[in-house]
Amino acid sequence: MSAIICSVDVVLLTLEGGQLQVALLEREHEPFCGALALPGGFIHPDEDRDTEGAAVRVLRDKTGIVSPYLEQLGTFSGPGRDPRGWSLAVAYYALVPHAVIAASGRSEVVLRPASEVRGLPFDHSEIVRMALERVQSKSSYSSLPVYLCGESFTLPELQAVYEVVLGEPINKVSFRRKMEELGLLEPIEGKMSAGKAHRPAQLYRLRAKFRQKLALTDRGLNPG
Amino acid sequence: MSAIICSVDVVLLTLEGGQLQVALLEREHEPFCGALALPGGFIHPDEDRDTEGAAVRVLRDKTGIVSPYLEQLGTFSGPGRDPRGWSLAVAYYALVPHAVIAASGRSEVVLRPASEVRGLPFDHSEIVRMALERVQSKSSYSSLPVYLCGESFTLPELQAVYEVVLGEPINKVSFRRKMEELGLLEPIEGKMSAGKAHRPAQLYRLRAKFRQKLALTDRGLNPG
DNA sequence: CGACTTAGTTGCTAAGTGCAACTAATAAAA
DNA sequence: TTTTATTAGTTGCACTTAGCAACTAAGTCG
Repeated sequence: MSAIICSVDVVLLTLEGGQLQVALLEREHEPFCGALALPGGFIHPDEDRDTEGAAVRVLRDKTGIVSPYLEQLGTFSGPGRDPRGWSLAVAYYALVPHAVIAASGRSEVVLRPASEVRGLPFDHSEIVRMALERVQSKSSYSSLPVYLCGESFTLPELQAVYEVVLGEPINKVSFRRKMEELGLLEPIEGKMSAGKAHRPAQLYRLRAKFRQKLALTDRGLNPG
Repeated sequence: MSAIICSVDVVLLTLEGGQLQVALLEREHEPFCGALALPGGFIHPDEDRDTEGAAVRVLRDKTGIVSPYLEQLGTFSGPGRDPRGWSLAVAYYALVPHAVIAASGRSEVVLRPASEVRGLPFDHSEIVRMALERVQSKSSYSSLPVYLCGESFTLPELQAVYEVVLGEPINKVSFRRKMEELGLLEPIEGKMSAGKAHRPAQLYRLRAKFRQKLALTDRGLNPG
């Protein structure tokens, strides 16, 4: 019985240029040296408390980012996905505001429109596709897209984020009602102003109890 | 870097005695020899096309059952869950009618109320808990519970299954409306009669296009 | 100061969900 | 044979929720 190659891969998503983008890195080793791929790496049993720990470590080491939202996507396996042999990769996905990636100062990180990536090594293209599907699906009934915004944001901004993720326009009052009843947001006293030539909007932030918390379960942040 | 122990575990659920039951087996080897645990086993890279293939094999070999519904639940890992060392288990869950288990003829298979299992070896108790959560969550917007029924069933029977899984009563007309609009079921010409002292109910079955098919994706069987 | 633009609210309409009361069909009891 | 009990299935109505359009509010710019 030959050994199984165990690794983790992370689909780091962000919003830029009006679309969801996935963070890719040029591979520094064989196989597929030089190709763009998801940040990933072997599990280190000596170091990692579990696969999520491995994902956190890999993401931090390769991109300098610690994402407040990180959730297991699924496990991909088989003899064909890695030329080195039968392999198993536990995939995670993370959502961060674009500013976090910019602030990481890692110029190696390359962003590509997530819905258009093709031809990635291993089965990374499929992993990205599945992450997109998951994000879209969860966004339709949860507050997931909040993690794509920064610390504070206005409701119209947040609505625009939802519309990009879901790929369809949302009714303004329905959106406000839904956000109201979910009760995840709290208004901040300051207002939006910065150079906009019109009425400023109320700033909101995620309530403390929902902030800074890794997704502990599948349904982590979905109240109700 | 020590090797990682890679295995699969299957949460096989069925309905009996008015509640969801999980299939357990007495372990034949150390660790935890003699204890009741989920059917599970090592991944065989020579034999398995992927972890799902491993789960199908393990379930077939240990219980004699091939479940039409089998979906990946998640991956559990860490240094502490198996006394032999850092381990990783890809968990799957399956739903079958009770008759399938009875017909398998494997008397080793023990059923226990799924919501009450405690103290299983490894982290199997948590895996069961998570499977229950997933089944409950998916049942609220999909046709999952159909797999707990046999080939054919009446709507009142199916409704009772939903009520057990969801743990709450469902309005009769709402349920019928929902089933209607999902369009997964087709009526069979025969009727329910067998000894019941009242009006017989229409028999239904899952439409051919939804039958006999493994869950290929996370959203496998959820139209809409 | 008035035009323009975006934020946020109000009121109506349409659609969906749940309840209760009805009819339908069968077997057992009278 | 008629009545009764019991469950299957339908119909109509009330209530709740989602979406649309038109309104008011608050800022900048010319």
